[in-house]
Amino acid sequence: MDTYRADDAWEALGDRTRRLIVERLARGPAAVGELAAGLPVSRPAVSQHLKVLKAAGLVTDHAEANRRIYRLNPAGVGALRDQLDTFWGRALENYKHTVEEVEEQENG
Amino acid sequence: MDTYRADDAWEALGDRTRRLIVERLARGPAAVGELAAGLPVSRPAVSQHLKVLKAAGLVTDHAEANRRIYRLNPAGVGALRDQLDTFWGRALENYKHTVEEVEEQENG
DNA sequence: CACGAACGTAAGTCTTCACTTACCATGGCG
DNA sequence: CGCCATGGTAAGTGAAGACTTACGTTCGTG
Repeated sequence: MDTYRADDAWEALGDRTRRLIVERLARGPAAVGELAAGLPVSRPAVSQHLKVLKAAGLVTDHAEANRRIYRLNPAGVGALRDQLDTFWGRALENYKHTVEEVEEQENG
Repeated sequence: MDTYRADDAWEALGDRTRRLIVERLARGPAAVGELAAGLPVSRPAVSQHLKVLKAAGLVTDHAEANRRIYRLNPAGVGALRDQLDTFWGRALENYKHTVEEVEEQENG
């Protein structure tokens, strides 16, 4: 499943409409029409967004009779979370170092 | 610090160059010229990107003589992480429910 | 089999935005 | 005080992409 670039996921979530779709899918699976009904854009637009989200590994889909059900992909979201955690950790670390340096200067 | 919209942060990280800047700053503070030196774009472009990242609450800056030092803002990254965690949690929850439903169907 | 519902895709438009060059302001140094 | 380094901003350009309408396809139903 590592064929998905993390870059793709970031770019996918860079669009506001796609973030709305993801937020909706976080509350449970949904069909394309259902998603479009809650959004200010047309159904084909939602289809195109879902294509991007799927390519980024953020959602999965499966056919169900006439309809196509989309759901959030925990793996994709998790990968994003992991990458963000490294930023977070290193940022905190650097922040701590900086504070210590400042304190040393102030006390010295 | 809640004046920063989480939306801004997602949109800011939607750009590849800005992600490279963030990754660089995660390894420690840097001046504009230093950042530009490690990137395939001009220095003014980096300045504009930093402006966006700053507006999104992802970085902070302070003057140091002639130079202007930018560093990652733990608060901004943390806010993003929190939001992603809710997606993550709900996605896992839904995934678990789905698995249980499928198992019930298979066993029933 | 004909019809309607649900969906993906093609083609085209229009806005957004990332990038460039040129210019201006500020701070250290001879 | 001239000179260089550093960096923010203005203006213009080109490409990416988000959206629309139109169309083709598949599936269940009368």
